[in-house]
Amino acid sequence: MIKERKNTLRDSVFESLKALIITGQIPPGARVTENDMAARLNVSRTPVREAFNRLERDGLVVGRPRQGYVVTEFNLTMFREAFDIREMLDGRATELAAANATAADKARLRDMLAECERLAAIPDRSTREQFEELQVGIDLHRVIAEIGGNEMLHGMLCGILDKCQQYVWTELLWLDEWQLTREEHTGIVDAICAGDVALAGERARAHVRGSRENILRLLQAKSDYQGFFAKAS
Amino acid sequence: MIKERKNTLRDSVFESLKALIITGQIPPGARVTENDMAARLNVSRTPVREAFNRLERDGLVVGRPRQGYVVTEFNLTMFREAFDIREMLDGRATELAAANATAADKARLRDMLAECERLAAIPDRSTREQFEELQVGIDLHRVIAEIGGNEMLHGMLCGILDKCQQYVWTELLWLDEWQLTREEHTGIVDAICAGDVALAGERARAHVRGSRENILRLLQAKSDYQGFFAKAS
DNA sequence: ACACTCAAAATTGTATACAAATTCGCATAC
DNA sequence: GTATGCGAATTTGTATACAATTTTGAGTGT
Repeated sequence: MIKERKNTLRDSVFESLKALIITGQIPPGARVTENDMAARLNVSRTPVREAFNRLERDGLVVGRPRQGYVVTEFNLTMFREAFDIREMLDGRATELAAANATAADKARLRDMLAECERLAAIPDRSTREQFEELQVGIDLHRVIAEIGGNEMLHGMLCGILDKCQQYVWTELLWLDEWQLTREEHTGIVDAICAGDVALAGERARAHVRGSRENILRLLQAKSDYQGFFAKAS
Repeated sequence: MIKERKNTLRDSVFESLKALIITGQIPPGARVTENDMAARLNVSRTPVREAFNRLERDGLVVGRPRQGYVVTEFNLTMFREAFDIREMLDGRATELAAANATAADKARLRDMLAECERLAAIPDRSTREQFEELQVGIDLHRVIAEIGGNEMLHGMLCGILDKCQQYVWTELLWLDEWQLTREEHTGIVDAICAGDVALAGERARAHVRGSRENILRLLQAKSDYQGFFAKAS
């Protein structure tokens, strides 16, 4: 049995499955069964079942009684809903961060920005390095929410960011927009470090709005939404 | 084995436990064990475990590995966090409802208001009837979010409302504020029926702010917060 | 009277056995 | 060739047995 670093197998399985889904290694629409996962992770069905329950609660998989589970597929409606909420949550979390950030917090955010810049400056970088920059960019929002101090808000935002991360890792979109994303992230962190609550919040909201429009615009470019979204059956 | 009306025992147990907790029949701080619940509901531990998992995910119970579960206790921090989020979510949901409500939706809201008025007009009403009015008043917000059409937002708001409902059912506070609550609810529904998006949203946010101040003020009236909140150990 | 030790009890974590339901494929009839 | 029906295989739902850990409490020594 796998003993990664968590206390219980349930948590290990949950984290493993979540990572597999968010990174697109198990794509949206893919069917996942308890037995397969149990065999793959070398554990019994029990912890796998409990992990599936939590994943379903987080909206990463959908399951119908006695019919198995399927990795949640993307659709336009879900994106509009998620980004509408994320604009509020991310904006508020960033306001709180601007109000509460300590010197150490600010240094941490600066470090993450520097890491993004470093990864961006690598010539002819690999896909792995591109993924790393995406990861750090999304983690930046998680850390900002953590700094904000509202744990409930932090948890909710992380749930939505999981879905966003699943999307960018699966589709690897807006490759030409990374420069803009870095600039917006820098602007948000600048406002937080300056303690400008209103500016930080508004920049965060504008950033989320921009991401939403960017994604929706790219989706529009696809001629057939159904064909684009349906990854499997 | 109990076969209420759900397909699976897990769902039945989850709903039963959730109801017991939200209505204060199992008070905050109370210890809950899998065996007790399994015996109480006449099922095995397996569906009870899965229900506990979901309850923990929803923040209604907290559990530590191999130490059992405890019904989540109230504290000031949690209230500030929850109401800060609820103000955003409820405000947005109400805006969406004002934009999307059909004639049938509006009639449904009116009916709920009328039910509140009917229950309020009963002279020397029983505790049961008071609870009913509280229930309908909180359900009003759930229905408004449902009408808004953003399912994700609806689900998130329901989670927070569960905690609010647990609180009022457990403590039965602000008995003298019910008249004000009814007036605010009426104002919100009026704005929704008029299709005034901005007004509906602002009234909803003001209503949540008022509820928060009301609760915090009552908490201040208690001399010892710790003694007030700690219901059991 | 107090502190310490150790064993027993209680409780959750995991594995496995069995039941119920759904799905899929093959055979058969038309 | 197509449709239909039935049965095997697959998959989840539930129950139970066992393992691991924590808690509890009695007993003992000082």
